[in-house]
Order: sequence, then structure tokens, then C-alpha cells
Amino acid sequence: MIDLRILREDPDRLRASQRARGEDDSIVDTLLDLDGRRRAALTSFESTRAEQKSLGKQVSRAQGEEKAALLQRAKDLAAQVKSAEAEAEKLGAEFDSLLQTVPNLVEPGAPAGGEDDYVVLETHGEPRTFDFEPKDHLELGERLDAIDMERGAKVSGARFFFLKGVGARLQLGLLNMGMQHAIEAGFVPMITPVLVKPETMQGTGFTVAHDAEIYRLPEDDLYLVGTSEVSLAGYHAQEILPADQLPLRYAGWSSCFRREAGSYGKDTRGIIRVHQFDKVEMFSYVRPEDAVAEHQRLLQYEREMLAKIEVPYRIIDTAAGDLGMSAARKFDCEGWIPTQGRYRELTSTSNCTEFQSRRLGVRFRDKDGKPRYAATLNGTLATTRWIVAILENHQQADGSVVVPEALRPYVGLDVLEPVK
RNA sequence: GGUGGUGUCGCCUAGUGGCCGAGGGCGCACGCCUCGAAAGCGUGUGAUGGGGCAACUCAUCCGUGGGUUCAAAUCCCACCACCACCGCCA
Repeated sequence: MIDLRILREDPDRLRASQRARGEDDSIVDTLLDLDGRRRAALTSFESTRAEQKSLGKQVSRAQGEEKAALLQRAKDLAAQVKSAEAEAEKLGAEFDSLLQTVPNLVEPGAPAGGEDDYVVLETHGEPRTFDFEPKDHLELGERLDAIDMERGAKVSGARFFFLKGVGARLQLGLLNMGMQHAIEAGFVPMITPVLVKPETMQGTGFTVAHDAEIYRLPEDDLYLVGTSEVSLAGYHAQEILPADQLPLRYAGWSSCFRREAGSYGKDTRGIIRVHQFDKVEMFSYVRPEDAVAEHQRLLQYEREMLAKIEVPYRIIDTAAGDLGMSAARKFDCEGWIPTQGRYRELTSTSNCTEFQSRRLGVRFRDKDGKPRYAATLNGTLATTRWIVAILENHQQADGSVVVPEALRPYVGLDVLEPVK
């Protein structure tokens, strides 16, 4: 949820943010109008209610005829209260549901525009030149007996897979390395629920009713998370954190589930785009004024992790239109995929400012004793998709794959040897 | 899944229809006392939204959502969470 003070005091900033995202800015006027009417209705309800309360006291003290007369007035007033309350509630609900559709205010500096309007900020490492024809990650994975897509499809359908043998070891090692990195950086390791309640999903910035990406369990009104960000954002929901607790940093390890509806035919080969994968995710709760610095901090941990797997990558500043609901700014690290001849997303870090906290009610006790909303940020430390980059970038002519040095202690192997 | 119990302002607790405008204790904060501290005494003690420069003030909040009533922490219904026991299960 956006800050209502911005809507009331600086609506132009909200309009500009909407336009940068390529969204309609006329919603701002609709919201302002609705807000005014909602507040008027509330005032009217409150004064009627106050009157009812004082009349109620008179009723309780009165006797006989006087009581009967007062009772009649009280009945009339009760009807008024009821209708005033209904009106206030109706307008309030209307306002809230419209407000829920407004995405976070874009951080100044984020490029305007859509998916293709990103800005490349940094490039690290040089794409390797091969003196043989490089194989793609699936061919490598199959030769290593590390990835089994066919049986994944047999058991669960398209976009499901098994990681087997060295494939499983590679993922476990990678995610363990990510966890270790996070722990050393002061994050609290967490293994999180993957099924969450609708309010947790909504609070994090996903629309339970319409989002085509979300798996639902309608029997139980539960939703499969697409990232442990959701569970970690919900972790402190409806809490007022003690003054000295921020920043709070968590590293969540979970399986992630995505329906990938609308991506038919896209990345169908291999494990680049799948319905289920594993991820280590950083999640920070910080004071709002520290959010931009924390964002850089998360990005730095991502750089360090990517350096450990020795894959060339670049960092992009995502354009406003590609930010998603909650983010005010997003940096993606994209790893070089040799057989595709392009960079693909390996990490993503978002500054959600107080957007999620307002929806989820995450507050902290400030120095003046007042509760304030915390800013939340998230960032990827490692995912199943990294296996793609590791296999392809570190392959050798014979189909073996050299395990990046930093990863060896976690995998327990220096080289993955093909079995076929 | 079944049966029973519990859910009140940070914690404990009082409160079965109208002076509950939620009382008390603990904790905490400030003050008094003291050389200092403890003890003791006094005062204060939440959240959200609105109004006022301000002391302040109004509304909402007693697990959540409905309902009954002029009036609900209190009565009714549903749900949720926790505890205990039983059943089932990786």
C-alpha cells in the first residue's frame, strides 16, 4: 500500500510514478475523490455514534414514562447509526480495494518504461570463448545423469524435473553455500512455509484472485509461494518490533512454485523456467531511511555469490514498468548463458520500501516511542537456475563440468563427469 | 478427524446486558524519599483514524467475522489459534 500522505499532499508525485510504470494516472483523481467522500461519511458516522452513546446513558438512568420516551428516540437514532455506518463502510471498502491496485511509488532514478527499457549498470567478467561447440545445460545435465526432465514430465507434467546424483549434489551445495554466505553476513537462516494464507500472499503484493502465476489450494484457502519472500514478509505481520531490533535480516530457503501461465513455448527446454525450484532468498526489515543503502548491501552480497560461481554477469536497473506491484526499485544480476548468447536473470533484488509493511502491518517502535512502518527488501542468493549457468559456463569438451573452486567443499567434487 | 478447555490494554488477571468512560497486580517511565541504591510512596502507561498551535478531544479496537438488542467484553452463530486427551499418519 502506498503512503496516503503522498496521495493527499503530493498527488503529482504519484501521477508521475504511475506514468513511469506506463499505468493510468487518472486513478489518482478517483482516489482523491473517494478519499474525501469516505472521510466525510466517517465523520458523520462518528458524530451520530457519539450521540447514541450519550443517549444510551440517559436511558439506563431514566425510569417510567421518561424512559419509554428516551427509548423511542434511541431506536430512531440506532437506525441512523446503522445507515451512517453502512455508508462509511461501503465507501471505505471501495477506497481500499482501489488503493490495493496501486503499485508502489517508483524510486527516483529508476528508468521509466517497460521490460526492454532497463539500464545496464555493470558488467563483470568476459563471456568465455569455446574451442569446441558448447552444449546446452540440458544436454550436459543428461550426460551427467544430473537432470531428468522426461521423468519429471511423466510424474508431474511439463516443466517439472528431477535433480539426480551430481545434479542434486550441485543444488544442495549451491544453496548451502548461499546459506553460509548469508549466515556470515549476519542473516538469520530460515526454512519457511511454502503454503500461505491469502492475507500473507496479498500483503506481500500478489493478487490472490487474479494472479495467473499462483498455485491455489481452494479446499484449504492456501497458496503456494513463488518465493520465500512471501513467508518472510509475513513473518512479522501485525507486529510492532522493539526499537533496537532493526535491521532484521533473514535468509530463507524454500521451494518456490510458479504456474508459468502465459509463458507457453518460452524456455521450454531444460530447467530455466520451471514450476518448482529451490531458492535462498535474503529478506531485510530496515528503517525507511536505510532502505536504499540496504538495497546496495543486498546487491553486494549477490555480487559476491556470483563471483563464487565464476560466471560472467551484468547488473541491470529494471525499468519502472517491469518492477511488479511492491518494488520501488529493482536490480537484476543476469548471468551469461553461452548457448543462448545472452544474459539471463540469476538474481533479483527489490526495495519495497514500506509498501509491504503497510499491507502486512509490520511496524517498529521509533526513538520517539511512536510505531512506524518498516521498509522491506529482498534479494536472491542462489537458485536452481544457477545450475544452468554453472553447467554451461564451466563445461569442457568431453562433457564434463568443472565445479567452481568456492563450491567444491559444498559439492564434494572437483569435476562432474559424464556417465553417458 | 473427534472430545473437552482456553483466548481481555507488554505479561498475569477482574469482569454473564447499561456508572466498563475496561478495575487490579507485575513490568516499564517519570517524580518524591536517599550520599547513592533497594524498599516504600505518588503519577503516568496501548493501537488506528479524525479535529486542534497546544493542554486536549472524538470515534474504532476485549482472537476474527456475523447476529440479537435502544445498548454487547458480557447473549447467539460461524470461523481461527493455542492447550489436553483420543484416533490416524511421514
